[in-house]
Order: sequence, then C-alpha cells, then structure tokens
Amino acid sequence: MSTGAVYIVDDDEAIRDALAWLFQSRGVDVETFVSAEAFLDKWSPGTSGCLVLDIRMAGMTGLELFDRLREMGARLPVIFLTGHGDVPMAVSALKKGARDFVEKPFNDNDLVDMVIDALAWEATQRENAADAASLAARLASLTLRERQVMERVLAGKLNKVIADDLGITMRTVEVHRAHLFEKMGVKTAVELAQLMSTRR
Amino acid sequence: MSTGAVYIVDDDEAIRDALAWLFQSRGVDVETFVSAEAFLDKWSPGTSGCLVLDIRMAGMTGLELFDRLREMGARLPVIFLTGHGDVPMAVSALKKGARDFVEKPFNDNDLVDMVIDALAWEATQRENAADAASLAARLASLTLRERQVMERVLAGKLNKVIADDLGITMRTVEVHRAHLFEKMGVKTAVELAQLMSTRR
DNA sequence: ACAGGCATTGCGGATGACCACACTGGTCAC
DNA sequence: GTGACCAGTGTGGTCATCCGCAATGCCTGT
Repeated sequence: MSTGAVYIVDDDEAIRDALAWLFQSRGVDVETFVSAEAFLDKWSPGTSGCLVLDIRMAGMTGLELFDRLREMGARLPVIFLTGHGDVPMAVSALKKGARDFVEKPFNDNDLVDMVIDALAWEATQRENAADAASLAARLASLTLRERQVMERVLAGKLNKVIADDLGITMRTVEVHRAHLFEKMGVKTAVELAQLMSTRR
Repeated sequence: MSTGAVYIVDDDEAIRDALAWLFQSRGVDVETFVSAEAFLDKWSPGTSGCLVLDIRMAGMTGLELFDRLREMGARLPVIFLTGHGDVPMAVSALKKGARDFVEKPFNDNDLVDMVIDALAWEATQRENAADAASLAARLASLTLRERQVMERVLAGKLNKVIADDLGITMRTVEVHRAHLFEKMGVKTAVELAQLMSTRR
C-alpha cells in the first residue's frame, strides 16, 4: 500500500509544469490533467491520493468537478487554488468538505506540506473505509437467524431469553451464535460488541 | 434543558439592535455585547448557545476572541460576520473550527437558519460532552485493581486468565469484576464493551 | 436425484460466570 | 480506636456457555 499521488488539474500548462516539478522534487508522485474532464476520465473508485484543483478553468470549473466527484462517491481530499477567489466561494467549498482553499500566489513549501498531510490523511481514511467495507461484507454474509441472534446478543440477552424470544431452542441459539461469531471473526461477545460499536 | 441563546458581539449599536430584533422575532433568545471583552466577562464554561461575531471591532477583534475562547475550552459554535473579509482569513477561521463566515450584506433569514442549526448542534454536543464527563467520572471512581480487571475483561480474557495475570485468585477477580460492573452501571461485559467503545 | 447450505433439536459433559456467606489485613480519617 | 474502604481468599452451589455427536426437514442448484 503506497500512499497515492497528487493529481494536479489546471488548464495553464506553465502552472502544471511548475507544480509537477515542485512535487517531484519533494518526492511526491504527480499526475497532471489539462481539464476537469480529463481527470474524470482517469478517476475510478480505487483512485487514491489528493487533488490540487484550479477553480477557474475552461469547461468544467474546479468547483463543479468537486461536486461531481462527491456525487460519484469520491472521498479524495481536494485543495483548491485560485487567482481571485471570493469569500463566499471559499466558505462554501470548505463547508462542502474541501481540504483547503489557497489564493495565488502561494508559498510552495506550504502547499507541498498541505498535500503531504492530505495524502497521509487519505491513506488512513482509505484504511478505515476498507475496514468498514469488510465489516459490512461479513455482516451481509450472516443469515437472517444469525442476524437476529446477534442483535439480541448485543442487547445483552441470555441465550435462554433469545431462544424464548425467537421461539426456538437454546441449543439452536447456541449454534447460530457460534456460526455468527465465526463469520464475524470474533471469539467472544465482548469482541463482537467492540466491533459493532466502533463503527457507528 | 432549554437550548442556549445567540450571543451577538458587535461594536456597532445599529447592527446589534437590528440583529437582536431579528432573532427575537424568530423566537431565539438573544444577548448583545459591545465588545469581545464584554462577552469574555459574561462567558463561563456553562455558557450554552451560539456566537455571532463581528470580525472588525475596536479592542479585541472577533478572531482574537475566537482564539481566546478556544484556549479556554469553549466549544460554542461561532458564526463570523464581516464587511470586507479576505479569503485567507475566512479559510483560516473555518479550518480552526468556526461554524461559518458570512459577508455583509447577508440574508437575514439565512443567518437565522444558520444560528438555529448551530444551537441545535451545540445542544447535542453538550449532551455528548455531559455523557463523556459522566463516563470519565465513573471511570475515575474505580480502584486500581478494578481498572486492571476491566482492561482485561475488555480484552476478552477469562476470569481464570485475569487471575493468573494479576497473580490473584479467581474469586478475587470475580469480586473486583462485580464491583466495577456496579460502579460503571452495567450488568454484562457486553454493555461494558459498548460503553467503552462508543466514546473513543 | 443428489449435494450442500440453512434451520432446527436433543443429549451430555466440561468449563466458566455469578452469588451469598464468612474471614484476614492494611490504610486513612474522624 | 473505630468505622469505612480496599484487597485478597475460601466454600459451595446455581445458572449459563460452549462443544461434540447425531439427526431431521426444507430448499436450491447441478
């Protein structure tokens, strides 16, 4: 798992080149795009990294690309660059989850530091998302009965009560319980509770 | 528990009065302050509500008041008002946790809506903080041994193993276990795990 | 038709959790 | 010094959990 690259989207070739050189010189992988559309072509749910996005571009603007990516489920951190941004635009972008909003001219080193932070953040987010997905998958693999038993185990009910509750025998509850513990990859009810509590 | 008031800090009397009237007409409790210093006098850790803060004021500026409050542990949501803010100022304020950053002239209704949202948010935050404090208090009431046993219970260890671990008898572990369950207000290990997992 | 997964149940035993009762010893505060 | 609190221990019993072994009925896909 290497940490992702920085994706620079700007229709000004001079800026693309300058930024690409800047990041490369600091050891950050870079890919550049001439337009929002070009990045959308490249993007897939597996794309990992950080976006540096010019606001004002021909065609789709940076803000529009940002919205589009969010709609498509992208969770990449986005740093906006702008020559002459206004306050409402900056506020709206940040409130929608942009990572930062930087006016040109900016300090090169600061930008690289921001990107490096964003890359690290994105990597941990990606891990968390993977954990959540794995948990969801395991949850989905449970049968109806197993889910019903799990709910009641998490509610602290005794097997006897659960059995009564579901109109089945204690022995059957035990079987379901063992199965769901197996599927969820836990050995005790305590572990199960922790697993289910952290992510929600 | 009523939801808190909106605290308006602005050195322009006309604006204070206009905002006070605006909020009152929408049923929101209002208090106004002529300066950042005046609000600091009034503030205490129990102060509940939402701040509407002019940036440019004689004496301490809105941004300085914001920083000062954060240092003192205040978690009040803050909405900044500014006549001529610049982008870096807005970005910095939002990244430091300001709720919003609004340029004059602004839409009255939008501001009230923002404040109402902020008040609701603050109320739930306050509840969460109270729960966390109560949990911390209960945790602090545990004796050393009880904490040691709790850790190991949460690690899914059996009483036998815990006993071995701590060099004491199973019986003693059972006693500590019962005591800590009592103090933490839970009846089962599962409840304990849920209690400890949600807040961390 | 047959394999495989799911839900169900029974029996019995090993192990663990929980509890009431009883007792020792140390520290700390009033 | 006496009471409150903490830590530690024992006996004995009840209830719960966990497992292996064995079996039945249903449904689905090959």
